[in-house]
Amino acid sequence: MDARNINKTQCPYEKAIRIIGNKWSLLILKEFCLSQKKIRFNELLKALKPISSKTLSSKLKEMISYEIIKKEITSTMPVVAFYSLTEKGAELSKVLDSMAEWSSKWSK
Amino acid sequence: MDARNINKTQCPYEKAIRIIGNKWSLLILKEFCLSQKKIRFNELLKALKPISSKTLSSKLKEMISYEIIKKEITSTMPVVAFYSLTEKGAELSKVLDSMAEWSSKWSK
DNA sequence: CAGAATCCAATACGATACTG
DNA sequence: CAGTATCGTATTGGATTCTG
Repeated sequence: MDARNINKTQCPYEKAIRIIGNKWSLLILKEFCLSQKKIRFNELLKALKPISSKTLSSKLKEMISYEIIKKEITSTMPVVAFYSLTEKGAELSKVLDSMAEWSSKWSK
Repeated sequence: MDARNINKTQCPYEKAIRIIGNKWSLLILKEFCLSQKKIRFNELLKALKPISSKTLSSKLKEMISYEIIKKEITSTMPVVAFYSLTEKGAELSKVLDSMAEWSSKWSK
């Protein structure tokens, strides 16, 4: 049920669940959907606290490999990097929004 | 970021992510959304293979505590139990469907 | 600044066996 | 049938330190 087996299912539900069906991917996605702009590594680190740099780093790589997020390096000395949603990633805002709508409706 | 801290955030995105933002909850939900009927424990076990009975059992309890799923026992000798979505849980089909729609569109 | 490396703790999860 | 109990493994992820 890990990433390497992602192509073993044809079910679109399972595919999506395997890609974004975990806490950190969804929380990272939420930051991008709400801010609607490019975000730097350390900004994400703060916004998502208590995430560790190790977790953030590996999650971003994973999401880049799924082409949900893209990375741009705008300077190398010092290093300045920006992360943002791809078109594919931006369309996940529908998923996030329906989640938020649901919990708004049902939270007591 | 665990279930006990669920009330520490007002953000509806985070609330929803904490409740359903994990692999098994979403996969269990998928089974109910697609079948649209009451399902028995052992049926879920087969459908969700390779889930273990321990994991399924604890996930179902968790989802019942969130009032996403309800349980009915229709006989006690032998024990016959059925699980199904509550109204609150049924409304998560929108989330699942938008996930499936997304992955259908973007899978190569 | 943006990460990688290392180490360690916590949790999730599966296999198997057992029970009312 | 519908679980629970126990055990062991695997994965997740935090804290800290370090680097180009």
